[in-house]
Amino acid sequence: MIGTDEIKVVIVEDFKLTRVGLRCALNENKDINVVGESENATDGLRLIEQLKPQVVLMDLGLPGMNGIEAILKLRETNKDVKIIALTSHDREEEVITVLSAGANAYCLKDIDPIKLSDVIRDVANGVCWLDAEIAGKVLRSFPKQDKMVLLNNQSQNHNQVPLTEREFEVLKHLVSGKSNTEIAKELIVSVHTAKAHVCSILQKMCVNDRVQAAVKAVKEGIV
Amino acid sequence: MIGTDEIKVVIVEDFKLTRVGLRCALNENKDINVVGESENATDGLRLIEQLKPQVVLMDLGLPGMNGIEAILKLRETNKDVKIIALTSHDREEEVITVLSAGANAYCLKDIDPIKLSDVIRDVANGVCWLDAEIAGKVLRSFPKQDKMVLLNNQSQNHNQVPLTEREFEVLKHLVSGKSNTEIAKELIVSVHTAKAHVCSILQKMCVNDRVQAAVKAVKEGIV
DNA sequence: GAGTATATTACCCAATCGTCGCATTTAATT
DNA sequence: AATTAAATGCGACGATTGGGTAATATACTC
Repeated sequence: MIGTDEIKVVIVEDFKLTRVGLRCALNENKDINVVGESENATDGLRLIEQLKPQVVLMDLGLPGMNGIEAILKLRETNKDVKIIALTSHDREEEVITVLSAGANAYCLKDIDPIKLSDVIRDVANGVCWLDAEIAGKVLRSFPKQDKMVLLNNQSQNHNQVPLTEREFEVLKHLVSGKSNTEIAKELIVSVHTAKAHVCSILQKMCVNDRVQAAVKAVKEGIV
Repeated sequence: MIGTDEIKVVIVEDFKLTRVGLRCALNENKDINVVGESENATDGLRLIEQLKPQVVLMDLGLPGMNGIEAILKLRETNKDVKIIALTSHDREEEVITVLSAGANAYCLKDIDPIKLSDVIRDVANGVCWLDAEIAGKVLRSFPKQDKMVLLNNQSQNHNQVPLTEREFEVLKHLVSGKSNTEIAKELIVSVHTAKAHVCSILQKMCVNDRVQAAVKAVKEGIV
């Protein structure tokens, strides 16, 4: 389950003491390798581009460009690297913003180093991990719908969006703004085929045109 | 950091084989004690009330009352117990609904039992843990408007979109899937005007067509 | 082997879309 | 007073879209 390869980590953290502490603690693990460190976001971004780590430990309270800006900037060019936001107790309100910006996990700085190593392994594999102190806040942020709506959503999601794999591919291209011609080119089929798929997508999603389909797909996270 | 007390767990899962497998795997751990099992939600809820476990493993694909209903019902009376939603690959779309209902973690059934033990310990301490397969979906579901707010409040405005109020109105209708004709009717102007607005919206947003405009607007929370 | 589902291709047609140029009115700014 | 930006309107153009119907091929199920 857990990859056997070594996990490359870059640390972006302004306090030298914390930085050294993190590096020492993490390098105790054979499978975790701290390949780079930076005390500010600008250098950090450059380091990440050069070293291509699997995981970034990003302090949120950086001088100059702060952690959130750094995450946004990083995500503009790199969708794959996993970002663990590291912060102290006094910035817990930012959690939703940080996750929106593109972080994969959120830890408080007083986390047990051993636990942090586990989190790094999890996050490297794609897991989302949220510290206990703020997990409740995030979970409560999900729109509270009443029972009926929740149950309806569930049954609808199951029976009324049975897109085939091919249609799903087409939908993704559609959402990215491609025309039928472009979709056809992308999937190496004729325009007629692309149109046929779009047509059946519209019917299955119960919408009238591709704009509605795209919006619905984005809002419901189907893509 | 991690509590030294034994963690009491109740399993609610209809497949006997899976249930037994879970119990055996978890009871390998000295600190985890499977105190109860149930093959359906009704009995499961009763068990949880009696045994007061710290953690519940809740299968979502139960016969009769399903897992989501069970979670909702459980949360009516018990805010403290931690709920780990357990499911197979074919129900990944439910994840947001499940978290809204009150689950603390979301695992796929093919999780490594050792990993599951770790997750149980984490969740018992309040952590939110989401399987890699669905973490992306959840993280993407966070409203992107925070990004705009952030950029407005904090740093330089990147390529801000200076839409006029009228164009903004048109954009909202556009996102809701209306045609130019419908937009015109809605705003009580001619189709030509509506088209003119759409045209300038596309140019200002640097996109090629209304689908891209709609998707961009939704993703960035402009609407 | 028959039947069903999916993917693929094709054609026609009405409607819509995106762009361009041009024109008028109003409001705000200089 | 002159300029600018915004909102409104018109006509025309080619491109695109969505609907309908239908045929063929493949794959999977019963």
